[in-house]
Amino acid sequence: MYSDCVSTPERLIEATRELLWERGYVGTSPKAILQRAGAGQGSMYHHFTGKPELALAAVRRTAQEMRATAEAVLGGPGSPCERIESYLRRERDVLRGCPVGRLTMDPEVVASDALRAPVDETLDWLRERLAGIVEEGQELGEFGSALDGEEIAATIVATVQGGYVLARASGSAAAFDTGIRGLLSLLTPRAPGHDSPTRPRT
Amino acid sequence: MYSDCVSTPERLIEATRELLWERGYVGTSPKAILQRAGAGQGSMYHHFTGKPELALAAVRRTAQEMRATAEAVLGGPGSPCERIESYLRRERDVLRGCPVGRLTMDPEVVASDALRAPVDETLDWLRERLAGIVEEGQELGEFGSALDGEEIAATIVATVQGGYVLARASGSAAAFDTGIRGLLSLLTPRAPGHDSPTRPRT
DNA sequence: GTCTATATACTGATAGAC
DNA sequence: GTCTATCAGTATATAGAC
Repeated sequence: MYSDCVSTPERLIEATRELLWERGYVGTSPKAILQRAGAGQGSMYHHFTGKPELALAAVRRTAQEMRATAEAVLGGPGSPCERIESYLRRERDVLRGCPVGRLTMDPEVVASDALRAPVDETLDWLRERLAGIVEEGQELGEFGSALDGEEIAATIVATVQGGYVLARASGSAAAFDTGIRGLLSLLTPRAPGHDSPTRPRT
Repeated sequence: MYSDCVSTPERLIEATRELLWERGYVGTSPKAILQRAGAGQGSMYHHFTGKPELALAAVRRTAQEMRATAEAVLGGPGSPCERIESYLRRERDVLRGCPVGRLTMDPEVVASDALRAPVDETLDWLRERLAGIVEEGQELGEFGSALDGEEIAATIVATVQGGYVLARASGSAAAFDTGIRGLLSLLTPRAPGHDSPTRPRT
């Protein structure tokens, strides 16, 4: 818990962030939040108008955090290709899923423009950031010039998000890693033994 | 609803399938199921021991249906590459998400071996099926021999599953299609203008 | 087989004491 | 600011009439 670390609103937001990650919006009750935060009903309804507002604060912070984590790698040193590989290989709590992406499977989040907005904006930002890096890499000859930056960026983000699904289904992080290795093998074909087809399929 | 089509157990299962797809397990109450099925409490608890058993019947059927739908394309006519492309481009209710994959974000499903099993088995079957087709395509020279069938299969399934996430986040099916196009461009590089790098990155 | 009652616990929130 | 009390409604069943 956070019972003796920070202010009550802060503890409420952190407890909500954890529960939204573990159980989603529909699966998270105010009672569970209060217990985890070590607060009473009165505190929560004093600082927030209710569950929706508290969840919004939590989602915004989680989205911001994910963005910062990604930027730390994507804006770091290395060639475009290396930065994308670092992003894909970065350490993740795979079996917990993506705290932002998982919200898209929650009916109440998707139904609320306010709650969905931070999710949408974060994934959109990530795609654009990756698209720019792919295009940068194309100018350096790291990626085929026939590729479309935005498409590849969407594929990268989708593979990561779907990797969480495979991992959670199987109960093992291995499936996530397998999907990522496959994507990397497509993005960075190995030379000199590489023999990708030079003609379209028959 | 199904009030006058089939047997009561059947209506209960179909109503549960819809609700699990829309709202997940934690977001689906027996009351909602009964209303959608047009049945009373007594009927449900006469035919099923409770929500978990009913959900299990629903999940099993949904998993089986997804498998049959995939097999219809993957076992159909065409070259390996064409069949994979058909699978990726097949019509989908993108904004509704994947009725099987979305269950992996549900804490109660993941916590229950019985409920998770059909999900795991279906996604696992799909990966193995795709891996075999990729390897078949490699023998025909459609895919680079340096690729790993299981890895590419995991990437394909992950991209589809993650595509749903992107689509639901943005509220538009376009993001799904963009990710799929990116994957296809990586899987089937265009000739003769294809100029993927012949050496690893610097 | 299906229905209506009944039961216990939880959900999400409000009221008012301290 | 935080607490406890209270509340109408829901979640997930069980009991027993028909």
